[in-house]
Amino acid sequence: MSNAKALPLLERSEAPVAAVPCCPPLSERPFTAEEAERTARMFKALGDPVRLRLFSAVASHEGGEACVCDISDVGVSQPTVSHHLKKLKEAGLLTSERRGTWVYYRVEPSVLAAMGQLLAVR
Amino acid sequence: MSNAKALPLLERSEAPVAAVPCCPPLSERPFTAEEAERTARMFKALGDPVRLRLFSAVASHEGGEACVCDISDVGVSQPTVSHHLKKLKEAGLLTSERRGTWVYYRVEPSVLAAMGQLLAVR
DNA sequence: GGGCTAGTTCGACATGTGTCAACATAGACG
DNA sequence: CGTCTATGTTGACACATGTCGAACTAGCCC
Repeated sequence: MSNAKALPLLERSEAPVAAVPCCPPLSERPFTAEEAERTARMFKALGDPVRLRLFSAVASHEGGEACVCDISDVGVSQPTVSHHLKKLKEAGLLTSERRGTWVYYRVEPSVLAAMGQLLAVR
Repeated sequence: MSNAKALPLLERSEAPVAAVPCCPPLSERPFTAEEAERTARMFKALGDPVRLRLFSAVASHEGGEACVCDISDVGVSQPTVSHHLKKLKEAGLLTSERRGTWVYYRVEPSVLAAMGQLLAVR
């Protein structure tokens, strides 16, 4: 049956919610409730200016990855930066990896491509 | 009454917030605060499941437009549907036109294309 | 070990957002 | 005119979210 309805405690931890091939283009047919729920999470993650700047900073950084210290100059406190990076990670848009003292974030290219597909004009 | 009061005065009177020349791809360079502010509005508009369903319903409807009565079966009350359609309109994603008793909404294709550009992979 | 730097988590707070019922408005139609 | 149908607006309320400072954890180096 549908397992998507009641995810146990995943939202609280750091598991990416939406991993892969999500949905058809928005203009192909009306979204179902479940599709909308899943897709909205990704759009919502990019629906905050600070998160958008962080995401753009990571995406445009050389090598497609950036240390937090490289991108944390977005006008909010450091805990807030951390909070937003976590949100982006939970939405499946970023992944993170610790290397020594620093933590590096990189974009999940498949998800980016999937979102591009969503907006394809029919 | 004047629509969207909170809009900056960049564009003409009832023009949508984000006209065509919005922003470069997210991965081209880090977004400025202003770019992020403007772009986040569009993503935010699609960051709600109900709005996403409404938008998808309009976008996939024949002729690229739909009357409210055609799309209001999304599990929320009628005032809520109206509220979300207003939000989508304020974000520049939809336009509306009254024809007789009914109000028709249609997608703003240029904005959709602009969002697609944003997500283009470098 | 002890201090130092990089990042995350916690607790609290103010603001924003989605929702509905009730009311209001706009056109069609008799 | 009055009424019916289709939408929009208002007011209220619960809940989600963005933000910060303080406390915490992880790794490096003397």
